[in-house]
Amino acid sequence: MPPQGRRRRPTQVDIARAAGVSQATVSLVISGGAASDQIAESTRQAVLAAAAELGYSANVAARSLKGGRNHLLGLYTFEPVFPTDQRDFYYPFLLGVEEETAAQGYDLLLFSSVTSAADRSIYAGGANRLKLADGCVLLGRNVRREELNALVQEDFPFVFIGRREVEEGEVSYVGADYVAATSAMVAELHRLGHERILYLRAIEDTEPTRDRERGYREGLAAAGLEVDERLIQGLADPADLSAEHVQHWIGSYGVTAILVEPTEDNRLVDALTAMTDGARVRFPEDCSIAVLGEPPSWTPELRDWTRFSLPRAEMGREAVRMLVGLLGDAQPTSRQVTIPCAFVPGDSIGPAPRGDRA
Amino acid sequence: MPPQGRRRRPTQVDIARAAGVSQATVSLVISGGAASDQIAESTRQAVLAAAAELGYSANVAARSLKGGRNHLLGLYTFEPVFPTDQRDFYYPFLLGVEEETAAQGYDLLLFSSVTSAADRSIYAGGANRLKLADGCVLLGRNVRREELNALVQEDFPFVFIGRREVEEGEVSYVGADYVAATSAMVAELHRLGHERILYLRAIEDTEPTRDRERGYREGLAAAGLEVDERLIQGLADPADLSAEHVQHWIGSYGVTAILVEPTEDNRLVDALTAMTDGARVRFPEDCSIAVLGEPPSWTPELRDWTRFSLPRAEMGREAVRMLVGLLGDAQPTSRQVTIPCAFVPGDSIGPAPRGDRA
DNA sequence: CATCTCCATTCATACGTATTAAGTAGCGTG
DNA sequence: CACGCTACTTAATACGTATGAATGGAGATG
Repeated sequence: MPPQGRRRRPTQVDIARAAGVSQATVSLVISGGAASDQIAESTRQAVLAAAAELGYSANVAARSLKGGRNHLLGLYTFEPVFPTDQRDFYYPFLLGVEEETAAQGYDLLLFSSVTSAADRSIYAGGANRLKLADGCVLLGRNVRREELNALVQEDFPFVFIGRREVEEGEVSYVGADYVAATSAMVAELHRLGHERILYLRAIEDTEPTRDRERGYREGLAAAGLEVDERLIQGLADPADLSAEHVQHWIGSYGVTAILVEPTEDNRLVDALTAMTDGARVRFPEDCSIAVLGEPPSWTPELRDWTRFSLPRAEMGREAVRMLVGLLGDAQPTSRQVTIPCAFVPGDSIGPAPRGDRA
Repeated sequence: MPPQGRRRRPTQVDIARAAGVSQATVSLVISGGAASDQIAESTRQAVLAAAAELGYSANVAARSLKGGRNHLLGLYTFEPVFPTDQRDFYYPFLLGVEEETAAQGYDLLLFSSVTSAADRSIYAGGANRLKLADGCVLLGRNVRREELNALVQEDFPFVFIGRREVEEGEVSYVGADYVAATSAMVAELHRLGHERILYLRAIEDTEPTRDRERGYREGLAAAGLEVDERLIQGLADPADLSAEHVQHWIGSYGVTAILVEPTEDNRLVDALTAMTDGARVRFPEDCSIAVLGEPPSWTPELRDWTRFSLPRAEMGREAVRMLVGLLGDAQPTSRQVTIPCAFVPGDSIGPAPRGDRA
């Protein structure tokens, strides 16, 4: 029973009836398929006229049901969305993804229901909702490994923004080149005379952190410096980056420069700002400091910390291009791309103090 | 012929086969329809297990073709997305929409393909893509009237953010109360002694502009002032709001205060900033000025112009709540809500200069 | 034991479109 | 006139799901 009040929209059958032809003919005229040029001009006109008359518009659902693809790309973020600063961090990725999705003629499906659900799982409800889309762009730091694994196994087409690894199989990703960027940062510090460089890393052992650590080690090696394992420290809470601790590191380890891995919220920036305001340690006079990445919203009134920045929008765009490529392939194979980061000189590093080894 | 390399997505038939039941049973278990509680627990478990095993997920197209719900809400913006400042204006709406969509357990479908297409039409390709979603939130200033009309006629469930009218039928919307806000602004100026208030309105005759004009007229009436039609002027280009023109208005019409309707890009802010920098006219000493709304990105370093601001995120959330409400109704009727704007005092209005009538 | 009720499941069908193979003219040719 | 050929058109089917009607079986009732 069709809903009473709600007028049914005209279908090809209606047009066919009005034009005195069959539904198949209507389909041929409207969608202009292969056999479309076989249609007599008079018939075509009649059909088009009837279509215009009745105000026909094709039913997408039926169309994509028939075709298998529905021209949807998904975007799923392994992160809670409500902290606004975190949102600000991911927003540029979203911009890039959306822009390129549009350019490719797809629509974008944001999996917010999953994101907000209590268990935050792709497989919530027994089904993999991601598959609503033809393919999917994934994002976020604290990935669920099992789910990622499962996705790879099912060979659902997806691209991760950020390098990700998985037990078996290969993940397609568009990653930032943290290794090179961190290594370059070490080189720059060494050029300024620093030899005791503290690296404050995240506690969790995720790919971005591993890449930075590798860059740190490679940078030291390239500079001909030994790695002092005591100078690699886990930073549980960004607030621990306090003037007291910095003074301690300088005093006890002879540290002259600090590399710190940023968080995706504003806590690191808050800690840095607090230190600057406190003025008990001066940067870069007492100690150089650089951020291994870029916090969410870098507004002009903040101090211009030395750092490197990710081309976040570009990564988003590239991820979509890659995904569309995967969808086009008959035999898709995983793809990996790393994009270089941009060094931002800033004003928080300077020459190493002389005689610090004394 | 199914694509060779790519494994075909499992359907309910596949699950049925695996679990040794019929497709209908699978449908009942998965989508939990009316007869869903009739299903034996053992069967349900078997089906769910098989679904998880095969990585099943429902086919959106098929589901919406059948008329079922697919728990998707759409968001369509009648605006080009690429100017970033314009994006910034619409972003808070998007935030609100997304947050509430998630809270309601829906996913959000961004119709970017349509937005970016050359002809920028909902009905591009002869199909109404919006119907992929259960319902849709619409947004944007330069609406295509015919399309809005068509949507209403087809009575597709949607909610507009911003008051919109249509020839026949009623549009559901969540609008800002421009009438009251503008009227209040006039009242405030009158309280400060202003009687010659220039209203610079947009050229196009859209609802937001009409509402502001109505607020302007009502505000004057409430203050016991006559409306001088010469004081209502169309502002074709925000750049026309220049020091020269302001001086002209002061000199020729005895204007002591200006109300200006903002654009959704940064052009008005640029014009205001240019005037401030030029310093040929001082605000509010020479002339009071207030903005009837709020430009996209209001960063702290900008001057604190007197204005009123829209609760954009809240409007987005309310639109989604309304839409979900519409979807729940058996016989949906249109709903309209207006949300008050917040007066931001700022520093660009002041007492009217004395003796200006002389 | 025949009949009835109730429950769990299945059958059959419809949704609107695209496509392929099959059909029907019309018409010239041998 | 039988034949094939071209030029159109249509019948039939599949896509994956939801759902009302139908089925079968178990148990209760008379």
